Amino acid sequence: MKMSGGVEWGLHCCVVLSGAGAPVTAAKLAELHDVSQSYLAKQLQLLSRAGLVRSTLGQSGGYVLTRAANEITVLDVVEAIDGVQPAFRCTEVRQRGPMAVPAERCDTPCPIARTMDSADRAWRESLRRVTIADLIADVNRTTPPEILSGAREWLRA
Amino acid sequence: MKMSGGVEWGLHCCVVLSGAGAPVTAAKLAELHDVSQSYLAKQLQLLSRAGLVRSTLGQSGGYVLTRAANEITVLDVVEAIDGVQPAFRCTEVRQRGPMAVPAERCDTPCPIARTMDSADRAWRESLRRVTIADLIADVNRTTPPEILSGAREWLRA
DNA sequence: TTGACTCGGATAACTGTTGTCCGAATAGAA
DNA sequence: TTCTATTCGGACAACAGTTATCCGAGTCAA
Repeated sequence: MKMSGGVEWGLHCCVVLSGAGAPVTAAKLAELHDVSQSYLAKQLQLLSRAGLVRSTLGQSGGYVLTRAANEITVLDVVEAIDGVQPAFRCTEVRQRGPMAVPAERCDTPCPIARTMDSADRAWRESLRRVTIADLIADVNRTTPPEILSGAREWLRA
Repeated sequence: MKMSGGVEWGLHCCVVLSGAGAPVTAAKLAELHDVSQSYLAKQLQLLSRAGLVRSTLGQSGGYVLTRAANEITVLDVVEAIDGVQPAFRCTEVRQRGPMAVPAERCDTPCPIARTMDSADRAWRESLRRVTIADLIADVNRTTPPEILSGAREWLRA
């Protein structure tokens, strides 16, 4: 089981976008993080479709967050990029084979599916509790100040 | 993000194995669940490597659980088949690009990684709380009795 | 001793993710 | 108003991991 690597990039981008007042292009975000520009563009597209960022075209265009950082949860970003489908999907094996349970007797979901659903909800709930603002606060606390100001300056240029 | 489909099969097999007193072959388990025999064998191999089941060779051989059903958690099966690696893997993007943070200043994990780790722990904890015995109890409660006894009989034959 | 049956690891097909490219649309400058 | 440089957006390949399969080594029962 592996989550899309784009989630990490998307979160980093949200953190950066929140700090920059002006639109930031995909090219700049890619260079700052030293990742493939073309592929990062794809992730930004997904964020855009999900309504987390808004893109402005033309010169001096780029991406901007649509909401305040404390209004965007980590789960929002994860679901935008990695999708909302749970990792486990019940294939109803109990309805197959020589000892199949007839469909009309399967009104309640299989206990295995229930267990997985419950764990999935716990996971999402945990991600929902953390916002981009929380990440920023942590970054500001643990990153050397000269790098923070340097990055701000680098974005402006 | 998608978990291996073999997890579902593995859990069903554990439930069945717990009910059968004698070893059950991979072929019978595959037929009962109407899934590919060759591929199910692979999942059973993984369970065997993890020490959850023991295989006996030769005639009247097959698979048996090594522990009582209430001593095997759903997490045990998930980790045996799907692996123990967390879904998110931090690639340390903060150490890359023109504004890279030097490695010696990165003693604490990145806040994004911490958030993901926390969610992953919540997920695993949720799966750890449910045992095969719990699944069996639920199956016994929700499955028509004639099918339960029928399956037991079918396994014996 | 025989023999048939079992699991185990090595080997292909396939789906989904990763990565790349070029065209459509736009905002600003002339 | 026209033009141009620059932007994002969706369509197009390469790769990896999962899914599926086979045959050989080992083992127990007869």
